[in-house]
Amino acid sequence: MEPSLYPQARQANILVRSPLKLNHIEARIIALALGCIHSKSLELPQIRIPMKRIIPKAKSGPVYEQIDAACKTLMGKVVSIARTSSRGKMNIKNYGIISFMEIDEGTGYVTGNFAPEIKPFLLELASEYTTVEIETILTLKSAHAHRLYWVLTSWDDVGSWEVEIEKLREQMIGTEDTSYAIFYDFKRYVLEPAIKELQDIGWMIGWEPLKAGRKVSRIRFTIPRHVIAGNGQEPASIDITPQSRQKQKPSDQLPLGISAEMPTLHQRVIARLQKLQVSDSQIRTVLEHLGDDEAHFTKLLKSTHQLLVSHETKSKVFDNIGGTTVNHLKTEFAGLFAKL
DNA sequence: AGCCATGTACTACCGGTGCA
DNA sequence: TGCACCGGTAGTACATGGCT
Repeated sequence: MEPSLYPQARQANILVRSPLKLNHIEARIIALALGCIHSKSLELPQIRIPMKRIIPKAKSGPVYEQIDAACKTLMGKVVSIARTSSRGKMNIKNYGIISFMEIDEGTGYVTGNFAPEIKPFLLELASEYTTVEIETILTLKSAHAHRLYWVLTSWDDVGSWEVEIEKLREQMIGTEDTSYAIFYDFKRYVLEPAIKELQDIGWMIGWEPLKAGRKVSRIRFTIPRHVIAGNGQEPASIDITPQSRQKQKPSDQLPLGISAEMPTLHQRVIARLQKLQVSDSQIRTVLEHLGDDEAHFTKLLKSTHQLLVSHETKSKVFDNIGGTTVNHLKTEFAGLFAKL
């Protein structure tokens, strides 16, 4: 059977929070590889990723060589997971992530296997795990933003996170890398650009430096909760799949076809409208009107972004945010005026 | 098509300044 | 005095365009 790419990727929090340095391409490969795993799967599946999903726009550069180099590096990547026993003794286990990778320029696919030892951190995750939307993470342009996205998502159920500078630096750029030893450089070249990227996609992360004397020793993040549709958490799932997709086989995760970015965009639109307190019947009407037009989904997400930010940060008080949203949609999508 | 020169963007570091 | 902050700069990678 043809392996699928699912819209969400999961891994255990302990793995997410382990120090790991990845470049941008490696981070994309890992996210897409995790997307090959179904949430209910009992065995690690084969990794099978279209090369065009790793580097979507064929730049003039050598795509094949870039992916090849990233695959080779990934096979050598080790995550160190440190645990302290009840007797206070430290135990460090080093795990490889990927055991095999193959790039076939003919089929245009990268295939491979996860290292078997990593299985407990990727499968049968009952608790203490992090789920991200692959489409969202693939929009991030820098490797630092990828890492921060994973790490902060692992804390978003708590709402805030305080971390020592050195620990954060290790989580974002690894333990062996000695660069960005100066806090201000770490801040201006790593932290601030990464946070800005997350804010640009609508996740309004806040952060403040905490000083010990004059030195910034820790950082406190305030982390608005993600809404990931279909993972059993809010928002409640409602069946408002456009008719053209209703024949799709139901499952916990909708398989993402190679070209099918729609299900996730579709889910994001539902989540967005639910956040803005639009009623289910109105959401159905909107979705029926939008049909399968990806440009319309994107337009809706972009045009309601500021509304959501104002609402969530309470920078503007809305008597009826749902009504405001509906009125906004009527002006953005002329055809909705008579329907809503 | 392949090579080369040039421009641009990014990374990483250094040294000076001002503040507590 | 030690720190954050800031501007400058060297090194590197990549993109672009002209030439053969």
